[in-house]
Amino acid sequence: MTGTVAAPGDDPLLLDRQLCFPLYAATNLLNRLYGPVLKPLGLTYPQYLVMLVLWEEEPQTVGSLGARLYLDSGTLTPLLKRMEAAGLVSRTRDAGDERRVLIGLTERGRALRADALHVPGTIAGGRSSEEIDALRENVRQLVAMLAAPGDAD
Amino acid sequence: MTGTVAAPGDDPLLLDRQLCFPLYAATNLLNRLYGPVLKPLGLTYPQYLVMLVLWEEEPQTVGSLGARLYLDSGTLTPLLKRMEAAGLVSRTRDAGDERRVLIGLTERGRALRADALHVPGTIAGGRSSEEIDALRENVRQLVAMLAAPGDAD
DNA sequence: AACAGATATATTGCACACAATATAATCGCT
DNA sequence: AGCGATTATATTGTGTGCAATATATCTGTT
Repeated sequence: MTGTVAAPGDDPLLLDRQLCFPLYAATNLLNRLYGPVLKPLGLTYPQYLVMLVLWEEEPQTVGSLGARLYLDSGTLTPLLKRMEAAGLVSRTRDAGDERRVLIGLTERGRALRADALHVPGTIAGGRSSEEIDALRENVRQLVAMLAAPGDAD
Repeated sequence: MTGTVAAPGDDPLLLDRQLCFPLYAATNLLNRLYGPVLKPLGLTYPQYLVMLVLWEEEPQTVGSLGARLYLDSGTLTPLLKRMEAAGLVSRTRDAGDERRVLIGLTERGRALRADALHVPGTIAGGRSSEEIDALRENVRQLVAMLAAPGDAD
């Protein structure tokens, strides 16, 4: 008497009841938003994130970049090779531990920082910083939730 | 006296100051979380989203699926062809408007719903529903922000 | 009826993202 | 010193995502 499959209020499979769909949609929109802003810099969004990490500290291993960005070598290795080909980073084996690859910035990579300074402001547009701070904090909580081990054991 | 490039409190390029990085990281973690749960069903996460939409209403055009999921034909066409090859959906030209392609469910696609009922609970694990509701609402606000036209004009 | 513009989907090319696996170097234990 | 286990990165294969473009169909106007 309530419908084909379940009472609407109880149906766990409604798109609008999913926790993760808004997250998924927001990230796709995000990429579309950053794309045109980063294109003049010759960066994609994940490449921009790598640059942010390297502008903070350099050099770093592939593994430490991955730990910071939650990415593994399967994603980072080809990405870093493209950035090396673009002349933004250097990749050299660590002489002290030949398993490691040290990622450093080239002069061009360091200089690009000045061109990137406007990016956060451009993306934020005219939004209030309180609103942005609140949203950031909430999304960060979600990251902590999803990153927690023993999630769905 | 404050650092190489900017006073830490003012630097807009610190990774931890980015609004969008937690979102990006959360979505990657999300995919890793859903992957093993959906694999027994033969679905990827975006394919699961398509199924959620079709289980609500069917058939739908490629365009209406895309409007709901914020995806375009460049993403959906190959995805739907894979789902057709897997025997989950049907793709037929709309007789009334030959530009359109109607996506419907096969019997197997309809039957899969029963196997998917446990997915939301499995993903949620033991989390409180209040916490999840709050996070969902906040992420939805962010979607609205990012989807707003004239964002960074 | 014809035609310009709009609409709906498909195709191409590029760049992620991840699971699974492979390879090479280092470490720990004896 | 030798050797199995661990660690760090690379490779392979599949599946998205998106911009740009192409193709086919439809709509409104004349």
